[in-house]
Amino acid sequence: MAVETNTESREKSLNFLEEIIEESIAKGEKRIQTRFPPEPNGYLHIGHAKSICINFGLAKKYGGKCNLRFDDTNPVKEDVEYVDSIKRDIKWLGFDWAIERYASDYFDQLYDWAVELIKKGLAYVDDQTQEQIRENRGTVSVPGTPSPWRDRTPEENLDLFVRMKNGEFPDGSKVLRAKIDMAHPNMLFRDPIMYRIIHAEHHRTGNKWCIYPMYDYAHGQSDSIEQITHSICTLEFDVHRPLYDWFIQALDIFPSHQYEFARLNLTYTMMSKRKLLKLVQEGAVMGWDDPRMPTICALRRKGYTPASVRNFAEMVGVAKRDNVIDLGKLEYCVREDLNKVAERRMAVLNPLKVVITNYDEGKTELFEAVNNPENEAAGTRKVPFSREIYIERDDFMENPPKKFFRLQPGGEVRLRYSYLIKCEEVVKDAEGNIIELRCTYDPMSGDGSSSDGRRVKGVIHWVSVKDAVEAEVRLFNPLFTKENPDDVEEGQTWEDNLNPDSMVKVTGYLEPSLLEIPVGQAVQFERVGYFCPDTDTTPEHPVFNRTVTLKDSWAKINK
RNA sequence: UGAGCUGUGGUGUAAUGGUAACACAGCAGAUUUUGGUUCUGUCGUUCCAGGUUCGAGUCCUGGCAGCUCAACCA
Repeated sequence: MAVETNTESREKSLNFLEEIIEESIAKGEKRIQTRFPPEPNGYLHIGHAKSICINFGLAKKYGGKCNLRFDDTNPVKEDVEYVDSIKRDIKWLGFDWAIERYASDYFDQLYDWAVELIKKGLAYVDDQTQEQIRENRGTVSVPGTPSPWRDRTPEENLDLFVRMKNGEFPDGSKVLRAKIDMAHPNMLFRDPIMYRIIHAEHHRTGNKWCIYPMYDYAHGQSDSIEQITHSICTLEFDVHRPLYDWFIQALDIFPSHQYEFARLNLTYTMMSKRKLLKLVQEGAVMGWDDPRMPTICALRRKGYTPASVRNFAEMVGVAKRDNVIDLGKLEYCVREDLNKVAERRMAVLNPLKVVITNYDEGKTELFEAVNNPENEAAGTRKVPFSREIYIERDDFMENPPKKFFRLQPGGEVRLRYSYLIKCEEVVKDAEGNIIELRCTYDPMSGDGSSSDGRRVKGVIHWVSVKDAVEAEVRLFNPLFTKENPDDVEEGQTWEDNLNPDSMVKVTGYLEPSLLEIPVGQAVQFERVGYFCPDTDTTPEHPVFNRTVTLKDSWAKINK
């Protein structure tokens, strides 16, 4: 008799975008085409990483393609600095685009289409001031009032629009508007602006144009030109979708369709480009790639791996509900990856000197240490041991609480990869501060055993004083003190929630082999956390960043 | 309060009319030369009120709550 088993792996459930794509494939769609459309006006952050993973991931999963398109319709905000960084970040994440395009590549086509809409009587040139346009738009509960210029003839509109393009009018004096419905319940339909006059140099088209299309007039058509089948964006654009469809229908061009998902939010940080830019400009951080920033380049500099970020994007899922992801989940993802791939080293960040009184002065031994217990292929290395070593101050307590396994007066611990030592004497300065420990070692214990078979619970890391390499170590903490940085008291701003201890610099004493680690590659400082050499590092002045701490269940018990 | 979107543990995401599941976090324990890793156990949830149905997180009706939209930003 056949016994039904549940062991076969259950098919992973689809997210709503995958369902939409599978439905369209079922209806006969032969080709899946997505696109990632950043505006080059800032650096990409972890929220963009989610979008990148979705757009490129969906294309890959369904055998389609994903374009990279820069939404560069506003020359005063955009710069090549940003396009370069965006391309670098996407590649670092492990994705490659089918083709690279710019909305500005389509300026001619967009202009021709605008002329077409004018001729159809669907667009007009408005001479109202910005203030008048705003006032006449009405509000969510009050209909707008039509512009006095709304009924110009197509001939007159065409003449004016051509002259706008030719630079006859100053910035702000005229706009081209779609003629839809000034009383429409969707505010976006109250004669949306298609073109505005901006006499500014564009990073790609130079001074060819002085009129630039608005997002709503450019985005859908750009998708259409590239024959995007699934135009995926974040939720706040959902009210734009009817307008997106309106232009495509009015122009009778390839019908791309827009779908929206909820953007990513993370506790203790923020994704607002405007606010991040402010932090950079005001020097609150070292730059866009300051490891405290939520940007992709910052995560890279901090020691995050592309796989960990991709896995994070996968783990948070895709849906339409507003969400705030616990920062701990991102940290879980790096730890999970780094645990497998990062080599282990020893480093002491808050040193306490230990003199091993029964060990020969001037003698050095090399102990073999495993590079990565999770990966035997990573091999081993030699770590120098001598009479004077540094241990972590936290690994000694004169009056320890219960369950403290580390060093204490008269107590014994294992030095990782090395001997058992016993604390014989605590040396203090005039103020009573502990400045040194005097210990003895068990000469029979170097191979992991002990002279009489006794077992010792505590294992601590250490570094030989005379062999230690000094380095600046930067300990990063959340950028903000509140889960939601925008949660402010009366009279305060989000900047008052900046964490004054978001970066703590200390001097670390490192095992010498740490000097060989390349910039950006994370290693585990055993029992402490994951760290990588910073871009500021030099042979004379090594600098390490803390990527993330190790989980620390003792810290919890001890609290 | 006009329109649109969304409501499932502490946080995310599933369940597509049929036992509310998975991950993170938390708690307890086992293993461990990292108080790491790994393993085991455990906690706890369908916004509310009606209705349809043998059966509702899912369908219907009505509420309530949150978010988005009134830039010549994207």
